[in-house]
Order: sequence, then C-alpha cells, then structure tokens
Amino acid sequence: MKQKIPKPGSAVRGSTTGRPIMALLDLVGRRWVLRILWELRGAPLTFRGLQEACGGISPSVLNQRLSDLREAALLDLVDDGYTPTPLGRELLAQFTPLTIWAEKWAKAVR
Amino acid sequence: MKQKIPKPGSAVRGSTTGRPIMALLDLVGRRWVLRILWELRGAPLTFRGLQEACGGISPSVLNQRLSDLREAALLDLVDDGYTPTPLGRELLAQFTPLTIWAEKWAKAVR
DNA sequence: GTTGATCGCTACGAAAACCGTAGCATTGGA
DNA sequence: TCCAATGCTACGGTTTTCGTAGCGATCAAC
Repeated sequence: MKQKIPKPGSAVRGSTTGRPIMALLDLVGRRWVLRILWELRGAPLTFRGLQEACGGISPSVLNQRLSDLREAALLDLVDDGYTPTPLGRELLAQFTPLTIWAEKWAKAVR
Repeated sequence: MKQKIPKPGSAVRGSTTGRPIMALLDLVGRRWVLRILWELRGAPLTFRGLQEACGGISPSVLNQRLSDLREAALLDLVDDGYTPTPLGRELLAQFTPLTIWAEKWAKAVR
C-alpha cells in the first residue's frame, strides 16, 4: 500500500507543479473514484451498499478509495452511510451532464 | 496485455449494462487518459511531445492509451501530431471548467 | 551514401495497483 | 443468547503500469 493520494498543492503522479487541476486529473485517473462518487449522487449508501452498487468492487480497494475521498474532503461518513460533501456534490454536478455527451458518443462509435 | 478498452454499448469493468456513462467512467478511470486529452487541448503534439508533456509517461502505456483513444474516436493522428477529434474536443470542453473547481478545492483542503 | 537526428512505436522484466475470498470486531434487535 | 448487518482488514494471486533499451522508418546535412 504505497499509494499517496493526490491533493492540490503537492506533487502528484505525472506532475510536480502542484497545480490543482493536475491533482484532480490524477485523482479521477484512479479506478473507481468517479464511479463511487457517481453512485452517491442520489441517496447515501453504506459500505456494503456501495460494494453492490459498484458491481462487486473488492472491499480493500473500496476502503482505500473511501479514505482517499474523505481525506480529499469530497466524501463524508454520516449516520445513514457515505455521502458527498458540498464540495463533492459540486464536483459531481460538473460530471452529471456527461451522461448526455456519453449518449452522443455511443451513437458515434457504434 | 489483456485490457479491453471500454466502449459504450458493451460491458466494461464494474458494469455489465452497456450504459454509455459506465463506459465513460471506466475509460477515464484509467491512468493518463484524461491527462493525455488535457495536454492536447491546445496544439497537436507528437508522440514524444506527449511523453514530455505528461512528465515522462512510459511509452508502452502512452501507446496503449493512444490506441484506446483512437479506437474510441476521441483522438486522431494527423500530419503534425495527435489531436482530438471533434467528439474528443467536445468532451474536453466539459472538463475545462474543472480548473475553476480545482482551485476552489485547493483552498478547501489546504 | 553515410551520418545523425528525429519520428512512432515495441520488448520485457520489475514494481505498483487491484482483485477475490475469508473473516474479525462491533452494534443492535429478537 | 443468537442472528443479522455494519465497517473494515489480511493476504495471496492477477492485472496494470513503469523504466529502460532499442528497432525500423524518414529526412536533412555533409
């Protein structure tokens, strides 16, 4: 477990400038990160609820990601499960319109 | 090299539904995918130009990603280097505002 | 016509990331 | 006390990524 999670202001994989966008690109370039956020766009989910929602992600990676996302201030664990912080919800909002682009993409590559 | 690149309409890692958004989440969840697109947002770049721009990405992975992105109809290799397709440029446009969010994020986690 | 510089790209062994399965400790209700 | 559900950890095996070296092609200069 040698991973150091990307945060703005410090060097990340592939960039030493500390530019926030580079930290973001590194963060979302990890498997499951966006998917986890995505599955939490509606109601909060428990650890095991997330496992199912993500199609059987292994608990070790899920736990790693949840720690990462909490440390990055994008997720919180509250009474009824994991849920995005306001900041995380803002990021999520930026990704929501991608469903529409993805549909278009689907038509193009078909 | 057992990777099968995610495309809308077929099963991807973590989802068997074929929903386009799932293919997208799988695609961008691979290392370097977004970064490569990002570095091509301005002028086209050659293979080696991309290598440098991405801070020394190994050529094997770069080549893998370039093939993936070309097969996904997001990238093209033209005379003066790799450049996004119109579709890829559209996707890129959705990610551009993330710089602003990332700045906000930087302030929040600091 | 050979040398040198660049191009896109490949081979391959090592390291890192990820996975699947099993199970632990805790909590709360029956 | 027993049962179910919670968050999470351990650990060995597989997949993905990395780092270095180098190949074949192209083109310009000498």
